[in-house]
Amino acid sequence: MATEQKPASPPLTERQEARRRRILHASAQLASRGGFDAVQMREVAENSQVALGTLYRYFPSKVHLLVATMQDQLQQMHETLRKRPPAAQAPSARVAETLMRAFRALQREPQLADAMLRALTFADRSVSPEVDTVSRLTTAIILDAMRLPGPPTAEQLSAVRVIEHTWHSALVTWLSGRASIAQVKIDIETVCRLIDLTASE
Amino acid sequence: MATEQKPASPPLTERQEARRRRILHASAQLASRGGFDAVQMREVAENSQVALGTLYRYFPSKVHLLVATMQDQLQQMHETLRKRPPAAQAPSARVAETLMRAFRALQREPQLADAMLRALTFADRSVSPEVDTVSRLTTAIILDAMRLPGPPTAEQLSAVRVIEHTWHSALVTWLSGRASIAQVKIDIETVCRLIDLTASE
DNA sequence: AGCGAGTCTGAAACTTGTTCTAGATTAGCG
DNA sequence: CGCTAATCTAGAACAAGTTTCAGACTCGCT
Repeated sequence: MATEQKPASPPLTERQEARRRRILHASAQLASRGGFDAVQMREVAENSQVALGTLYRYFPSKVHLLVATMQDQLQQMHETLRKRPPAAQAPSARVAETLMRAFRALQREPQLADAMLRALTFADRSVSPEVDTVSRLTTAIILDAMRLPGPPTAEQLSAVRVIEHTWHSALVTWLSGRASIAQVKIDIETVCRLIDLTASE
Repeated sequence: MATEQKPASPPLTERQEARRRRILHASAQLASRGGFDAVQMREVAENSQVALGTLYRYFPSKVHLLVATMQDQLQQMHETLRKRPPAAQAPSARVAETLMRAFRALQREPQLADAMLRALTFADRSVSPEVDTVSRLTTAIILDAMRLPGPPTAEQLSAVRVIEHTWHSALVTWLSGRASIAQVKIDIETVCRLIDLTASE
């Protein structure tokens, strides 16, 4: 299995790659300040020194842009986790530890988290491929944390799916102020018990 | 415990109550047709024979309106379920049956479901009270399905929270075309196993 | 160096959510 | 009934996402 790669339609030139980075950087920066609403397309264009039309050529909508931003952040998180993998004994505990670590990272940039997650859950069918990429990245992170000896069973994949659902939804309730940090922790720990369930059967 | 009731700030006159109903009806109707995007505030106002400013007096934003629409629909679902409660033996199976029944109802109006769920997950802090009401309604429906002998334990409440997370998120992935109906069914059944876990400990 | 296709820019226009305003209407009350 | 405050209406105005367009620029190629 090769390292994850996009279809990579036409390979971008260097300047294009640079533009893309500037855009993503500006997006993340504005998001960090004021969350979803603060990421205004005109301002992203200005801050990344790109015309509005160009911005839209690179990212066909605000949601596309923010989902791409999330991909970026997740990728980094994945790297970080690879370097310092979770230490707990049980697979379920390792997954919980991993997610709590990610959660703590998000707490440091709650506005950025807001922007990315709102975009992710608001995305419609036109963003499905990109959202799917985020989903696959998340799955990869969780499976890494489980450190299975072999390929995951169907049951384990189901458990992972449910964990992802809970993860996303719990974050949303936290971001909208309807759940405390402690509550999210409990939810994560609760859902991770599903993993133990699949191990024993 | 009395039947659920809002703070009911100033009691509405009859005509005001009628206006509110017309608005909610127009909202649901437009949503059924074209989903979230088709619910346009100007059109809702027109179809419910109310000025735009009045619409905004009743519902301070599009998201408020759609979340209120969801409250309405959930209320009805709750009634329906009361009349024909789930028949399965195990509590977890009853919950799964209930959610699958609700899911089938949503499948009949996928566009309406889209509008309501997108609004629900997109809602920011200003809509928290209303979203919370939806959450409490959902919790009530699930607890009803469990038919516990006494009040739920903390553990059981956690399981219910996780079920709700999964329920919402699974619906979102279905609506955005990233998961099949069968997949949602599996996810629901998977997460419902958490209930069995809390029963035995 | 010069050409053609594709890309980028700057600016205006369009759409839809939201706010504002001035004037009618209505509800509740003496 | 007649008054007053609150509510409602019609419509303009504003904000931000998205689209469009004419002209300038860049890239890959010969």
